[in-house]
Amino acid sequence: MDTNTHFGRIRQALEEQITSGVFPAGARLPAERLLSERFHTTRVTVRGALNSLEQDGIIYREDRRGWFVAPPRLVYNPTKNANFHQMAAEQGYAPDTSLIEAHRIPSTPQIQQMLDLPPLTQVYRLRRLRSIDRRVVLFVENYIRADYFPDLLDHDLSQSLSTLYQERYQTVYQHVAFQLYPVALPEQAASQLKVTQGSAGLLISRVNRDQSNRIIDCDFEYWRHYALVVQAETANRP
Amino acid sequence: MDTNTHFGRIRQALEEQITSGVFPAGARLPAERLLSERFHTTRVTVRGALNSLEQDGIIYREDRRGWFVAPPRLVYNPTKNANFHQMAAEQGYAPDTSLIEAHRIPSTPQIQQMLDLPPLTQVYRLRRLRSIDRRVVLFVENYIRADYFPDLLDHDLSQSLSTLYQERYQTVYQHVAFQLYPVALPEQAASQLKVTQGSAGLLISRVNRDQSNRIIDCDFEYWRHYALVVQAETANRP
DNA sequence: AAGGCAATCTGGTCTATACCAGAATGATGA
DNA sequence: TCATCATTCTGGTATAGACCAGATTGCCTT
Repeated sequence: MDTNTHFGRIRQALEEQITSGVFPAGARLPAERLLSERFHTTRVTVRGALNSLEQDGIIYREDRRGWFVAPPRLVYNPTKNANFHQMAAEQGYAPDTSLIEAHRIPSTPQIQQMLDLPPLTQVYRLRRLRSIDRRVVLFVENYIRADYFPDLLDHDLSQSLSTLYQERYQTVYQHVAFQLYPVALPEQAASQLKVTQGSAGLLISRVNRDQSNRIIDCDFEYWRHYALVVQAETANRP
Repeated sequence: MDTNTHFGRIRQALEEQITSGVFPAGARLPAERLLSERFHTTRVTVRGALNSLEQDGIIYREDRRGWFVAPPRLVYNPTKNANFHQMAAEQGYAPDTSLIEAHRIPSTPQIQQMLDLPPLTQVYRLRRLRSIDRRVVLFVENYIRADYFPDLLDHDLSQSLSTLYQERYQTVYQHVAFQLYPVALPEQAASQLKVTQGSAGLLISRVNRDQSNRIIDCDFEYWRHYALVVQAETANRP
């Protein structure tokens, strides 16, 4: 790290205090105003250093609440169809899902295309917020073919969908097509994740098929960018 | 987008001009000082809006050269072992690789672990810079088992490694384990990619095996975060 | 004990300005 | 013709304030 600039020195000092355990994972950093006094500089410069640490996934912010030390990243393996709860639990985290809304709505052109549906078809839309160790890390929208899952909305939707599919509908995820790309979080995702609109995130969209190779649902997962590392192991097909 | 703030209005105005084609892909935006005059604000605020657009992959910067409109993202599919040149060419880009350095060096503990090598083993280290349409998008370090590829350094290393392996050593990539995570670009990658140290990037590290399931090399790919979308389609294994 | 409200804390946005350092350019001299 | 160097352009870093708005807290009332 470049320690010739004020910026770099602040960054390094904070980084050392974090890795050395002065500020453990989850801890809150001193307020920006306090840091700027300590380092004999201004808030603008301190914020520059904090932003840089945030990009690196070392710290994260909660809108108007403060800066916190980021926990280790969750390992996300899209080739194992692990559900969120199972995945988090296996890695020693305490996962939680809260349902924001669940409706049966007319499908939009975008969703029709992704699910390969004709117009005027109904789908369920779920919006859910997921956390590990009480830290919100993921806002996810699911769009589900209504005709395949009658009365879906009557069940407990804060559990994993794959579990629900399996236990109530004899349906399992068998095949998934996914896309992943870095984005600035859009308004709704940002406010749900309690971060500033426009801050960095990872968008993972998936289209899921069942054991009969029917497309059953798709989702848009907005992750806090520091929250995960994507890992996969694949045999190549010649 | 929130248009109640100066920040938001500038962002939106620029975004419209870009999507409407006033500034086509690859074009350079007006200088920050000029923009701040046009929008009757200060450079600080303009930079806020530019940073936000950058996070979204809509524009990118080159250190002390200016801001440019980002081209469409390259689609990267890790499950098809496409090499960089083939992948870019298939999508209509003009790819290029320049070799920065190539040495035979003693392996480090980290590399020994990744390649499953005993200590005191030699590896080749390649550092290469890759561009599409003359825009630098990827800095990559390869670590290659020296014992499997005698005289590797005598060949043309600005081509794709997989082509070289296949034509000269009767070796093909058969299996790959990869990890992908958002990072702030470290010093060397940032300077090679001509971006500011600490700006957002994507690190993809891979461990590759050949047709006999031997680990043959690993690499660390530092991508400009706006440059790609990762896409894969996988059948799940129950 | 519970609810509501006001003070205070936090980061978010913004103005106005200054100087630094690398990149690009064009004139100049060998 | 070609290398060199000063000028000018660019973004990068920094100072020193200011006000806004959501989150938190604790007191005060009922």
